[in-house]
Parts: sequence; C-alpha cells; structure tokens
Amino acid sequence: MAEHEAYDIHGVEAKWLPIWDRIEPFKSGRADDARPKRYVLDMFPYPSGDLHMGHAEAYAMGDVIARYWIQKGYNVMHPIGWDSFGLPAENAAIKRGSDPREWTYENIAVQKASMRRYACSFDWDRVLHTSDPEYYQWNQWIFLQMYKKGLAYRKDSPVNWCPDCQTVLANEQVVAGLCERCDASVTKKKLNQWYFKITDYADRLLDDMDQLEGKWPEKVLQMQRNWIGRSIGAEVAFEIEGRDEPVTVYTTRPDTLHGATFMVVAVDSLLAAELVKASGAEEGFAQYLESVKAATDIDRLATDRPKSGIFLNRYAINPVNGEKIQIWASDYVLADYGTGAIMAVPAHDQRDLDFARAMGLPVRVVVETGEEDPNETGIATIGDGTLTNSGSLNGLSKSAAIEKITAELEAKKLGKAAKNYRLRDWLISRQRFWGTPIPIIHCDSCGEVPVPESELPVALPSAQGLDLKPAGTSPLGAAADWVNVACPTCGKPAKRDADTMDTFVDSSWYFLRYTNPTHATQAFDKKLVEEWAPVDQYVGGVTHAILHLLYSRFFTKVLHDIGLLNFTEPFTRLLNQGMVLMDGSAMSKSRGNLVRLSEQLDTHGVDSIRLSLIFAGPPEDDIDWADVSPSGSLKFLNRAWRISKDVESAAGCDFSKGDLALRKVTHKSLRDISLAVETYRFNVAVARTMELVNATRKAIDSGCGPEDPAVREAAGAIAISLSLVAPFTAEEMWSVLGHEPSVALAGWPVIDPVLLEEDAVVAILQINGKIKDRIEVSPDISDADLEKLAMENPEMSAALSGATILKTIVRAPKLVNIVI
RNA sequence: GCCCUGGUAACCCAAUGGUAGAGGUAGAGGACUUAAAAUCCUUUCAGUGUCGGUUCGAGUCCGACCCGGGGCACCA
Repeated sequence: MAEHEAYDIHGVEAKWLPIWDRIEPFKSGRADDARPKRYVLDMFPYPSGDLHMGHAEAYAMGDVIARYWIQKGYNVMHPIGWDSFGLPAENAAIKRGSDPREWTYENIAVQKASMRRYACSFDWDRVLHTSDPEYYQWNQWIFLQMYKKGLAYRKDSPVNWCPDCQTVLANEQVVAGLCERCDASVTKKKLNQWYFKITDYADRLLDDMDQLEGKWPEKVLQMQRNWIGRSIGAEVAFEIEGRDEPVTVYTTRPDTLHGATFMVVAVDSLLAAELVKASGAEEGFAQYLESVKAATDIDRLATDRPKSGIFLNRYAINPVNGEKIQIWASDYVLADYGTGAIMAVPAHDQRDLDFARAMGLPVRVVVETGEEDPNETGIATIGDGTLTNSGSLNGLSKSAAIEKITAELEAKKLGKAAKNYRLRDWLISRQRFWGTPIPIIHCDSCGEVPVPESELPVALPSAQGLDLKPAGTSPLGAAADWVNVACPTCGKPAKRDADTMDTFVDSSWYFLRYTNPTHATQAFDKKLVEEWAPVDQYVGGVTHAILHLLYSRFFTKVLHDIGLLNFTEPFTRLLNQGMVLMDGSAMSKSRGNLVRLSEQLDTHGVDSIRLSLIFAGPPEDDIDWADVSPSGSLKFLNRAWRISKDVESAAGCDFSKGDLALRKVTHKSLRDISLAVETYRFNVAVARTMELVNATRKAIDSGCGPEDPAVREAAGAIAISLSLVAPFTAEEMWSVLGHEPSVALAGWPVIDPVLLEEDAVVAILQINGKIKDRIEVSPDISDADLEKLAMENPEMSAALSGATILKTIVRAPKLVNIVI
C-alpha cells in the first residue's frame, strides 16, 4: 500500500497560495452572507522591518480562533492593517535622508508579503494604514469632537521629556524613570501641551471592568486597576496663620486627624512658593528646591532614600483640636497628586514617621492597634484598632471613625469625602514629524481655533527640505508653506499647531475603521459597527496591557457618549500570547540569539512553524524556541498527510458502515478538539489531533485496514482539525481525499452523540482511598450494582475481611471507595 | 513592601476534587536497509516546590512559606 513518497512541504505552499488568492475563502461581509457575524482581531503590527517570531506566534493564535469559528459556520471578520506612524520611521528617514513615507511603505510591503506566505486568514480587502491621510483625518475629527466636549485641552505643566527622542512622553511611556523607547533618563520640562481628559473616565474605566471579568486575563485587569489607582478618603481644610484661604489636604485616613502633628507641602508646588514668601525661610527653600530639581527621577524613585525637607516658618491649625502645627516643604509629597499638600500623621504613616524622626517632629498615637509604639520602633502602625487621643472618636474602630469624622467635617464645612486617582490626563502632543497633525490653528486675535471639519484632513507636508532631526520643537514648524495659514475665524495670518499626536491615538479606534476602511465621509458607519463590534476576540501581547488597551477603552466610552457607539467596552474577550524567547531571553540581534522567521520558514515550512508555535505550550506562556522541535512538527504533518494517501475507500462512501472503534475515536477527538480550542488550550487541541492520527495509523496498519470507510472519515476529520493550524497540509489532505478547496470552509463535522457513548468504562475500587482493583463496567451501571460488584471483588473482599465498614462512597460508573 | 501569576518525568507540557500521563522532544532497544536517512514498532523516566489543613479521596480547594515571571511602588 505505502509507496514512500515524501511530503513536499514547500511544494504545497506554492500550489495552494495562488488558488486561495483566487477563491478568497476569508472574505467577510458579503451582502448575501447569512452566517452570524464574529469579529476576530489581531493587534496590528508596526512596520519595522520584516515579521519576526513574535508576530508569527500571535498571528498563528488569532488564526486558530478565526479559522475555528469559520468552520463552526460564522461569518468571521479577521482584518489586518498597519500602525504605521511613529518614531522608527522618522529615525530611519533621518539616517537615510529620505521621507519617512518611503521606509514605512516599503516595510509594509515586506510584511504584507510575509503574512500572505504565512497564510493568515485575513480579509485583504479591509487593510488600513494609520499613516494614510484617509485614516488620520479621522484622528483629527475625533480630536475635534473631544475638543468640543472639553475632553481635549491645553495646559502648562511639567512634562516628561526624553532628551534623546527630543519629545514629550506620556506617563505610560516612562518606565522606572526611563524612556520606554530608548531607555534615556527622562527629565521634566515645563511646556504647554495638549491633553485628553482620560481622568474624567477613571471611575468608568475601573467599574466597567466588571464586564471583562473572566474574559480578559486577570493579570491585565489587575494592571489596569493598579494604573488607575483609585483611592477613597477625604479632603480636610486647614486654616493657615496669616493666610485668608485655608489649605485643603487629601487623606485616606481621616480617622487619624487628631494625630496630624505637622503639614507637608510639595516643594515644587505653587502653594509652597506662596507660603514661603516673606517667611524668612526663602533662602533655604530656594536652595532646597534647586537640589530637588537637580535630582533625577531615578533618584526620586529610590524609596529607601532619606527624607529631606525644609521648615517654611509657617503654621497651620488642626481643625479638630485647634493645635498649631508646623508646615514643611518636601519632595516626598507630590505636587500633582491630591492637593499637593498633606496632613502628616507620623504614628500611622511610615513616610510621615520617617520624616518626623529625621526632623525631630512630634509623633502622637491615635489608634491603639496592639502593635509596639512607633515612637520607639520607628515603624508606623497602620492596622485596625481603637481610636484614642481623638476626642469624639475615642473608642471607635478605624472604619467607624472614618465615617464619623467625615460626617462631622462635612457638617462643619471643613471637609468632605473625596476620591483620588493615580491616573493622570493623557498627554498627546509630540514634537515630531511622522504623526497626525493636531487640527488647531493659533491666531493672535482669536486664540486657539479648531480647523473646520470641512477642511480635514490637515495633511502632513512633504518631508522634502525639512530637517527632521530632533530639536525640541516640531519639524513641522519649519514648513513655512504648511504652518502659515489664514485664521478660519478672522482671516488674519495665523499658524497651525506644529505638534503631532501620540501614535496611541491611531490605535485607539482602528478596530472600528475596519468595518469600512475606505469610508470617505465618516470615521465609521454606525450601522456597520453595530453589526460587527465590539470585537469578539482580541489577540495580542501583554506589553499593551495598560497603554493601548486603556486608551481604546477610553475612546470607546467617549465615542459611546457622543452617540456613535452602542457599547462601552471595545474588546469582549482578550487573549495575550506569550513571547518567543531563545535560550531563556528575549531575542535580539545584539544578544546574538535572534531566530529569523524567514529562515525558519525556508527550512521547516510554514505549517511546521505554525504548528510548533501552537503546540509548544499554552498560548499565554512564553515559548523558548530552544525547546521547540520544528522538525518534529514536520514529522507529524508528514504522518497526517500519509493517512490521507493511504485511504482506499471511495469518496462519498457511507461512514456509518465503518469500523466502530475508529469512528468512536474520531468523534471523541472532534469533540475534545472543539472544547480545547474554545478554552484557548490550542496545544491540547493539537495533542488530540495527534492522538487521532496515531489511532488512525494503527487502524490502517493493524486494524480495520485502509479500505474501511472509518479511515476516510478519520482522515477528513484530521484535515479539518489541521486546517486551524497547518492550512497547507490540511488543504493538501482535503484534496487528496477528493474534495474541492477550500478545507477552511469545509465546516466542522457533525458529532454523533451515539458515538460518544462508551461501551465499557473502568471503575476503580478503593479502600480508604487506596486502589485495590479496577473492573470494567457498563457506563450506565447503577450505584447499587457497582457497589455490589465491588463487594464481590476478590481483592476487595480479601482486604475487607474482618473489618468494620464505616462508610461507602459510590460514584457510578467511576469509583467505589470503602472506608474501614 | 503590596498585588497578580506559575512551580508535574532529562526537557516542553496534559490531567470536570476520583487510575498522575494525553501529546511531543530527547534517550534506549528492535524491524526494514549493503549502510545511513526516512518510516514503523517497543521502551526507560516523576508522585506533582515545602509544610500544614479541609475531604472517604487533593496536582486540583484553603492557609503559611520557598523559588521563578509580571505589575504597582514616597500616590498621603
């Protein structure tokens, strides 16, 4: 039977790609398509060079889901595009003395070719590039809608500045004091910049996570919660000697108000500057402020560094006990969190205690927690306890005291319950060329004037003649023809805003644009979006857990509030694939452990690489390529393919006449593969397919033989299962079995429940949980019958002789456990 | 420091609270071959990080600790 013709992995690639191009199995949204819709989305790539192993893994994962849903009868939209604005293009253009457009679109072409070779199930009619004016004009349009709602605004503020990239960064782009892109140490710079008011949505971003519970990885939800950092507490007003207005502080522990023995204001705050005026402490303050400014963020981030500060020669009055307390300035209080001023309760806050001990300030315990005295140990007591030294609060618990004092403060108009967030507004201005121009015109007479919507897009000028080298201001400012315009309101000479938007704006709504990527008069068609969105399954790296996903959620809520969307969360289910490592660390050229995708594909073939990436482990785990055996994958594909070659029954034969044992394996495998795919256990789905191949091999060689219809049925099931992971091999098998392409549209086989029933199962007989024997029983045996068999079993009765039975547990048909 | 994860064979990984092993890699032996490759068959290998608890029964649930990965971190 077996002529040992070798499986030609590269031959099938060349054979099927053009055929698929012709029949387009993955076109979505045809007008006459009655199948229910599903939306599978892979995070779109940034076009930096060719695709790498990480892309290969992510797109293989997305493909499993998309292709599975297609087999299950859905009309699946699985689009792809390019996140094509950004700094690398600009840096490359500077190096090459060319326009960023050239580098960008060349790379897109390279990546696109690789994706086609990789046989992703993308709908190629939906491609978008964020650097096309047809796309980014809608960034500008959305910006203008946000501007109208007061959600886009400008302010002077100290911002994160990367001296290497020569541009500002969002808080999210600063990692441990370093620029996430180039690792340069980030400094502060006071600039007038554009912001999106994401803080207005902090509560909803937090509370709407209820919708995502169980559907997004817990890790991502946790990261977002951390990032938003909501805290609940109270604001309390302190009178200041020699000042008309009181100073409000924010605290999460209003119960400890009686223990507030001094006040601290942020040294770099306006309040500090004001309080120090005419206090006699000006000189020392100025020196201290200088030393703080000289320190980098890295130094500031070291939590164990000693407290520093300066007494401002000013006093506040504790509102609950009238006590006069000193006001200090320090850098351990942040100017842009809360009110930039705190009441210090050294007994019950470690930072305040460290400061008090360093400066010799008083410490008063107001909550008895049963811990040792912080005065002696230097360790603040933060636990629950009983209030003391606290007037009306004495004897109360922490939570009761918080409730009572908050009410009292509110009644006396001295304070109120308050919330604060770690989240800051999203700074979107960038002083770079290759991004979306901000659609605002600055006019000396009219001020800030939005570009009329009818004049969008504000298209980027040619980079020709512009110096793109980072210089601290946007290169667009030098494009005289572009920047100088007439004011839309008064017609006088005015200037365009020369900054461009953070590229995270681009990716915050692209999933909506895919529903009609060429729409000329709207960002998206509301009706189409309602048909497809929200995205049913989003797939991408956990690196975007905060930035991109938080921004997209924010945009979705804003667009919902404007009335453009009927949902409030963009991505219903999220799958984070892990990274592809080599020898335990991330691949990089400099480390010398780079594995090139194209070389892997040349050597082992597309299907082997896809299969290897899927089979290596659970999707969310990192894969060490050193542990992976692509040649093993090829071996398996070869085995699968040979099954289809060995089939000797006629196409269209009656499966129901086939060998029952093999048919049962086939149907059980199909059920298990379905279940595994639906629960993201793609590696298990592959293992089950391997089992089916092994069983079929055995049936051919030493069982029912190749002419049995059950073998044909099994081969078909293998082809369809493999179509999720190894599309070329699957198509070839399908064709060998006498079917027309494409196997991708074959439809998931109907599982016959009768074939899932077992003839006999093995029941375990235990005594005290220890196995004594195994017996074969009918799957629908009753508890009583099984117990009877157990008692009659020789092993059991031997062990039971003379013993007293305390308890009998029967779980038919699987087990009997007798406790003696 | 706080929070989220994970720890099963030489390795990668499976196991609705019910036989620890499905699958693969590597290793060993064999069949085929002049030989090798390929193919096929057979096979070795852990008691689930540690300690305690719940349970008739724990890899699985609970608690503490150890180790790895990740997030937040002077946010009052």
